[in-house]
Amino acid sequence: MAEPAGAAASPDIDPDFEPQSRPRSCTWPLPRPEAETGGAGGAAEEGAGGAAAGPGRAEGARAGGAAARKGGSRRNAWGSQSYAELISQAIESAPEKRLTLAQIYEWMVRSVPYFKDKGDSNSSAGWKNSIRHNLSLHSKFIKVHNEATGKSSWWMLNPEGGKSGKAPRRRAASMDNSSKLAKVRGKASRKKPPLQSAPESSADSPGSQFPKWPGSPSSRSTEDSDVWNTFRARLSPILTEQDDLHDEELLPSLVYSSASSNVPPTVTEELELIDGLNLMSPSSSVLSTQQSASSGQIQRDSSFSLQSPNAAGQTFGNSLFNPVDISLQSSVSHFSAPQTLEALLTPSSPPPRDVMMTQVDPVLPQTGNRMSSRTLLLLGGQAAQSKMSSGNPRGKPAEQQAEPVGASVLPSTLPIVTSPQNTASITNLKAPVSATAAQSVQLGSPGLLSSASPAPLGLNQDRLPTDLDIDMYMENLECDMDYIINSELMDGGLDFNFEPILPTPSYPSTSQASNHTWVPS
DNA sequence: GCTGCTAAACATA
DNA sequence: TATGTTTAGCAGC
Repeated sequence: MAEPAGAAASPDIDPDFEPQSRPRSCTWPLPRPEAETGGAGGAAEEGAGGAAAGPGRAEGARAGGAAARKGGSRRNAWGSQSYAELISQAIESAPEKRLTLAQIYEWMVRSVPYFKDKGDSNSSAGWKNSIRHNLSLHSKFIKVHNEATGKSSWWMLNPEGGKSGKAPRRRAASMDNSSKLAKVRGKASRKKPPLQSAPESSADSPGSQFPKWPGSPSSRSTEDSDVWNTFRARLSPILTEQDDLHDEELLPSLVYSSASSNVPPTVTEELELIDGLNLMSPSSSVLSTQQSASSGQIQRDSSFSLQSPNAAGQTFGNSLFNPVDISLQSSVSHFSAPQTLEALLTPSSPPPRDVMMTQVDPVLPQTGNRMSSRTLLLLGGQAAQSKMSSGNPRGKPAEQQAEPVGASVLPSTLPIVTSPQNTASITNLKAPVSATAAQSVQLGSPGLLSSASPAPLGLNQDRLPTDLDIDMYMENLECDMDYIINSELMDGGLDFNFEPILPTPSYPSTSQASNHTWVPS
């Protein structure tokens, strides 16, 4: 299971450790059981006697662990470290500070004498279960989608340290409130009610439509709606406050998720729209860059793969906006490509939100970790669309949903594009917009841009210098924003008719609008 | 009561 | 089957 990637990591773990020659202190910076050094090497033996999947149950393990502990500071058969600590060490020992579950297993077997002879399937069930349990339980561990192997996720240490590294969510009793946020980090409960036939989930049928993101609307069960509401309630008005997203592991989790290209387009789209971190929809980019709206073929924007989990993991804060920058790239291409208008007119083409996103995005690199009120405004609209998206009859295949989303979310905006004068209007908008967007790309993440597929950028790249003056860029931005708002809204061009959700059309001028749109379906 | 370990049920790919 | 998540019971502190 340890694919190449895994193998890559292991060498680093392995070389350092020599179970035989190095009883137990091995490489890890453990608070080693100095007390009972004697037990050090003996951990294996005595451990073998009792713990883990040992005699029966916890009692057995207890017995083993307790017995071991009596010798000194050892709490477990393998030493004084908890599973969580061992896992942490395993991860830290990896060159990239991340390991797959299998690699963690491997590390345990290699590095912890006690587990050395417990690698086989029979005797490993118990402790492996505990490993998994701990990984899921502790917020100090974050799961990063592993697109490289396409299988097991990477497990990393929470850059925020998982705080004290203590378990954030405890038993059911303490799960009520405190765990809600913890759940939000992407581990929202997926548990189904015992006999819930889940009509919704059947409607959801492809219910697994958003399998990778437990917190996604479609994946949450009704009983999670409160959590979800809370989440959304927080996000909607707080989209501008990235800081808030930092609590728990929400941020890194989302970042990782965004960075993942394995997430189905619609998932990514919804996820990113919701979390407000990445306003870009891969599907949109696909359509725009490849002009394959009809084919529906999903071609991952190559730029997405640029943000490896690792990269993201090392720049949690800043990389947050990389996806946005990347998305801009697509948006830019969307506008710069001659045929893109055609794409816009195509029912299956990405909704005009790209326009908005393009307007929004440039702010991001400029504002650093904070979005302007304008961004908020636009995000509100974005959120609305997101909501609409999630409000669509679930259970529709992603391919299908992607299309209606665009068509139904902003039913009145598309016509704008189609009408001659509005087309002209849009056309007028396109130039500055694409320029600013492109600039933002440049400003936001030149590295990404340069390494991203240049093809889609084509026109803009030819037109734009590689490094633009930020002031100029901002001026354009301000100008465009006003222009857009004034011209489009004042002459009634934009009719944000959120009919499906909002009985009364409302202009998404503030977070209020976005709040409305977060109404759970 | 908190923490940690273990087992197990359940879900998903 | 592997991976993840969650719940529950138990024991030590």
